[in-house]
Amino acid sequence: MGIVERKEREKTEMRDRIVEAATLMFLEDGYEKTSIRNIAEKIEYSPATIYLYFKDKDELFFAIHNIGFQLLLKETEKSHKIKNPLKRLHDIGVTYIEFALNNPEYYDLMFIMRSPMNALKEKHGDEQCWTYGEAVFGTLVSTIQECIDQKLIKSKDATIASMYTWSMVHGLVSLKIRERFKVMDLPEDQIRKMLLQSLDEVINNMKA
Amino acid sequence: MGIVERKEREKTEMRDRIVEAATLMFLEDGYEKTSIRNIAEKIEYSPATIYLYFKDKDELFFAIHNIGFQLLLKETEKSHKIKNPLKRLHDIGVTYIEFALNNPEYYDLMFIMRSPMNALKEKHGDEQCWTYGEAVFGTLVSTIQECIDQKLIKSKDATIASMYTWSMVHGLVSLKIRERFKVMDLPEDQIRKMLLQSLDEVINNMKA
DNA sequence: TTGCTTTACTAAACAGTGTTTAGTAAATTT
DNA sequence: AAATTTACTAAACACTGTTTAGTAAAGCAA
Repeated sequence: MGIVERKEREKTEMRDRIVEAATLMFLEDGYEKTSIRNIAEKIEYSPATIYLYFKDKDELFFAIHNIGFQLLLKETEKSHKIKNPLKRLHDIGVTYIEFALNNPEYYDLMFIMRSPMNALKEKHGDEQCWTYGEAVFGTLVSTIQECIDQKLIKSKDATIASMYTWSMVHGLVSLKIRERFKVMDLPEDQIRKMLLQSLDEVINNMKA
Repeated sequence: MGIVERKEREKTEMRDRIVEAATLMFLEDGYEKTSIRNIAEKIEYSPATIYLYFKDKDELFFAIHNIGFQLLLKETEKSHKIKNPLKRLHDIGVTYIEFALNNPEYYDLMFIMRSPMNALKEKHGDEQCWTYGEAVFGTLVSTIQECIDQKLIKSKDATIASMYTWSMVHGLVSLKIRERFKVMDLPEDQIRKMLLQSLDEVINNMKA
């Protein structure tokens, strides 16, 4: 019986249509304006229908959050070809900063907003939910481990070093995205330069 | 005529009562649950009254945000007595991290949430609005400048170095507050230790 | 003291939000 | 053909920030 398979296909198709519409609205108008009602109107269904495919708004935004991680993972994978782990580390950093600056809405959802993390709370144990995030972080840890093995950096603990390199780039872009660099009273384009300059200097400081 | 003075006093008293009630609710129940209606009920006035003292919710939360900065400034001022600028830098970092971990709601409002920044947009030019933030950041910049002058760190640019040290500690605590360190799958108390350990290592890396 | 004006406040409405419930019409199975 | 399951929705619930129009009291001038 192909009916049950068609139904399944239709179910995922509908889910995807919702996520697609929500993503478009989110990227264009931001989180606040992307309401369940607006999404429903866009796909020409009633708001209640969305709740047949997603538990709540957080779960829907977790789906978008996940697509963001796929995009970031694809970007960081380009660094794989770089043999020198220190140069690769730098390249991952640049990729991360540029991803954040070019996709501020995605970045916000992935690393700043509370919404997708609320969804993650209930369904821990579910495979293929946090995997993309772990993959990106794993790339960072293994690259730093290579640096340690080759005695290229001072640090001895890859976890600690990963923690603060990630924190540093996240701090840079999140302060930018949430407009906290305004205290520094600098022009937009100079901030952008200084973010990359900061990355240079920190990695340089790490060198053995 | 003392009437106009009494009226002025009553006006600021009322404003303070609103901020006080809002702060208490915010710290206990979080931003989302601190609604204009709930605050109004707590102080036994109608919701519309709050709009006679604050332009909107953002402006009210900017007032709370400002109190947070006063608290942080008071904490960081304790580091002033430390003569060695590098040790002082480290102490400021520890203070910053501990402030964030002990007052996550305040920290969130001060450095992560959009709300207070929206309020800041309209009224630029207003004195005594962003001053506390500038004071805290100024302390960091001048401490780092001292480190450069005394050739204690490799960096030559105090602005850049301030940018990435701030970003690093902000990154650490904001990833913690917004629950992104869950990818690392580590127990709560160990995360806390690693935040301070990260600070140690980064400052060590900065040494000339 | 009376009359006018300003001040301080509020009830009610406006326009939205996420979410749930009860009910319907069509598709599918028996 | 009847029974059941599926997919969907109208309407309601309980909220949210904010505005408008109106009221009662306080302050001031004649």
